[in-house]
Amino acid sequence: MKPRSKRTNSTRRSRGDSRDLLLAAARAEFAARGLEGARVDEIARRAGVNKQLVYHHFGNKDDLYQRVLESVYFEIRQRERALDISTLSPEKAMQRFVEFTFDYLDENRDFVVLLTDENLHGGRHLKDSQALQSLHSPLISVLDEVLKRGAREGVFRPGIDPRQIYISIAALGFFYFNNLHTLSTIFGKDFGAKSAIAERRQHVVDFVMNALRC
Amino acid sequence: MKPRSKRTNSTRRSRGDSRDLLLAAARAEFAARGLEGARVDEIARRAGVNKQLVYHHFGNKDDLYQRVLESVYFEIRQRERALDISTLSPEKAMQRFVEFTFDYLDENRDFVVLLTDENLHGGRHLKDSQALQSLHSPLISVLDEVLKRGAREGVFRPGIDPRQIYISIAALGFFYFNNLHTLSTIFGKDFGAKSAIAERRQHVVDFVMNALRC
Amino acid sequence: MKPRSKRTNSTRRSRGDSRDLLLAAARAEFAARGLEGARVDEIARRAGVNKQLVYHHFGNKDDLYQRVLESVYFEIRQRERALDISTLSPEKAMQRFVEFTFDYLDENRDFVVLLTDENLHGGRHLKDSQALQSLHSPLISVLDEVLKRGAREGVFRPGIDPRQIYISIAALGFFYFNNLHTLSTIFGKDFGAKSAIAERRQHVVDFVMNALRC
Amino acid sequence: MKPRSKRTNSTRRSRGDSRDLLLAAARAEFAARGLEGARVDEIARRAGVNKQLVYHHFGNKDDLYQRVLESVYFEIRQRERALDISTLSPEKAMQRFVEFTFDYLDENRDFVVLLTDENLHGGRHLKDSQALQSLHSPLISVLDEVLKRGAREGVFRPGIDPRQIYISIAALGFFYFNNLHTLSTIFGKDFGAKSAIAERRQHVVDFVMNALRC
DNA sequence: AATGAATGAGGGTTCATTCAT
DNA sequence: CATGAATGAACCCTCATTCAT
Repeated sequence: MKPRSKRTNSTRRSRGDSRDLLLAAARAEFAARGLEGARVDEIARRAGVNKQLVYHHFGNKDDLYQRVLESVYFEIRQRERALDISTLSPEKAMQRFVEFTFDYLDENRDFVVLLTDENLHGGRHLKDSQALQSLHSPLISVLDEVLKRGAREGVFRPGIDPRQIYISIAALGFFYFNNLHTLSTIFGKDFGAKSAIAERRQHVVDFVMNALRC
Repeated sequence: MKPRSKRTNSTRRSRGDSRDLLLAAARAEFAARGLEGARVDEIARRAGVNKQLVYHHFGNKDDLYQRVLESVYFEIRQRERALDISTLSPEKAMQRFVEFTFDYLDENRDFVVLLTDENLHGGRHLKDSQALQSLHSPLISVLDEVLKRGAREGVFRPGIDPRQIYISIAALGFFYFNNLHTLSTIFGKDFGAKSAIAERRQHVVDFVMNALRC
Repeated sequence: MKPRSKRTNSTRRSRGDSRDLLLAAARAEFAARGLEGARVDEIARRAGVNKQLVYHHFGNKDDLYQRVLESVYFEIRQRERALDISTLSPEKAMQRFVEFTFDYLDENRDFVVLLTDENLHGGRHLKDSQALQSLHSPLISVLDEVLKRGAREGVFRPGIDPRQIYISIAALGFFYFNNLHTLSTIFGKDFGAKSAIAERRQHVVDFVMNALRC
Repeated sequence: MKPRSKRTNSTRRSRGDSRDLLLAAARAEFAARGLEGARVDEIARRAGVNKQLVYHHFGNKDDLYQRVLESVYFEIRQRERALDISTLSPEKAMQRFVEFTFDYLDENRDFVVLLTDENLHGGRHLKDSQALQSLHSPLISVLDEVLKRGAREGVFRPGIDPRQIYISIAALGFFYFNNLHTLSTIFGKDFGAKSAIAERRQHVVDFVMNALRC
């Protein structure tokens, strides 16, 4: 009857496509409005598919949220794996890592928001995800090695816990991007501006490197 | 106990009481569930008053949220004002400030959550609050003075921006408490434990002091 | 304590004043929003008095509505009584009456709205008002006399029911003012404009006079 | 009876049914209680469907109201179109039109109430309805033609504005039915009775015809 | 007479989810 | 795989009215 509904082979969506569309749409929507604020209708609309497909593919909103979380984590781990700093000098290696972390957060604000939102909800989706349970950062051991090498070479202080450093380096960028709005309001300065971000980046690099050096 | 609560024969609450009860209840509820997740019913229940009083006293949920935000900000600014570090040596002063910040965040997880949630909403309540617009931290100028004194005395690096330092010091604690759940899950360690917090505190103090020293 | 609350004799409101203020405010509010749409808070605000006074003076919203209705009816009856047409020739008398009715409705849109609203509610306030039950229009008998005189003099058709005429004359203006919005929209012309009202007035006068004449 | 209502094995209503049920129920409820007084719950109950379907099909209460208004207007326009008076003599034609208008209002009190209520709200739904903006009455031009023909034939006065006549004819019935309650109370007579309506009908026909004739 | 606090009873609306096809 | 209809459970908010002073 409706001629439009008779799809040709070319226009027919290949299997699995709608799932990916939904995942991307959900990521955007959850990042924009949080778990509670996000609307299933809106996710479907963004993906350009029927709402029921959300339930078909993901069961429910919560599980979809978990899948989104997994995908952003996978992504950063992949990027971390691609970061090869073990061949650099300890100082160059650390500087590279600090810059990488800062830039990644800058370019992936979605990740920042989603992670924050997940913590607001007690981190239960992460805890429930078997896929993520074992997805350790490959960089902890690399960091450990670099820090030890730096200590041996006398450029870094000895006895630094790589996990604490990892957390601190993340913190210096994460907090900044996460609290951009309130910081800008309180200090009366647009911290979201390109130049302000560059300034912050330089500060973070200096701050960390100074803290590490003997 | 509270002299104000001395009730007359009637069961009537003295004026203003219910407003304060609601504000405290709202703070707890918003911290526990965020702006969207919080339930006006639940806030009234926690305060032990009729739900409609929320609207009588605060107009609506959003305005109540703003009032809560204002109250937590007032509180930290008051605490900051009470912190007298200008008489200490630069090193002692900075260490005291780092410890104060970390401990304050530890003891006031509500503040951490509320601030994060506010940023998730674009910081609009803060922006709309005239009361908060002008509530600058009194510590920026104190920090500036301490850093300059330290530089003059040759113990601190010169040219450090007090705002960047302020943000970094806050970040090192804030991020930790804010992401307690996911960090614990990812690293397979309970970062919420007393001992873990103490460890983190020591790390932060060392980290900052090392970064500042020449 | 509050010096402002100590009123001097001159600023103290004389007794009964607030009642009249409320009545006038209620009339305006009911005319603007109807019985359901009107807000007790708003009525008090318009009158510049405390809301509780509404209940003090009038018992409840419905009774206040009834008082308003009574007052507008009293007013029109008083105006009708002041209209002296019995000394005029039949034709002049009728023309004068038609003009009076049209102009009164034009100048008292409140009356039009309130009467319409009351009918939407089944006219129960009117029915319940003992004050209004016996407030017949003084003009019916005058009209009757004029029509009979006109018939005797051979200028008006005989046997016209004065009540039907009364209703028809009211209808020709009432409907116009009452349906001003929809008529203007449907006909694409602003029937609320001064000139349009003048046109209508002329039409109504001609229409009625032609209908009455032999 | 209704072929469309032929149900399949399931208890499911065929598509579009519930929408029509809601529209009919809404018309009745709005006519009975006005826009503000009408209850969405009650509309759903009358239609025998879930309340949320109102929002599914119509968006909100206001839009539903607009749809109802459109449907009653469509209906009367359809009836007007079906009224063929252009073949009759001018006098017969006008009498037929007056009777038609009076009878239509008598039989469709809903229409009277809804139109009145809409005007109480400033006619905004009508103004906002694109569907109604262009739904002119087909009778204005017919009336114009009949009046001119009558004038040419010497039976009607010349120069009568068809729109004013249209309004007047509507007014004579509309006001009567709209103010049935207060008129009955004031005059102490049941104007809603069959016989009273018949009397009024006769009066209106005579009144209009006399006004038109030379 | 006058006031601010307090309350009960809804009212419109939203939204995740399921149904039936 | 895809769709529109349908629903239950809340949720925020309003408002007439009463209380206590």
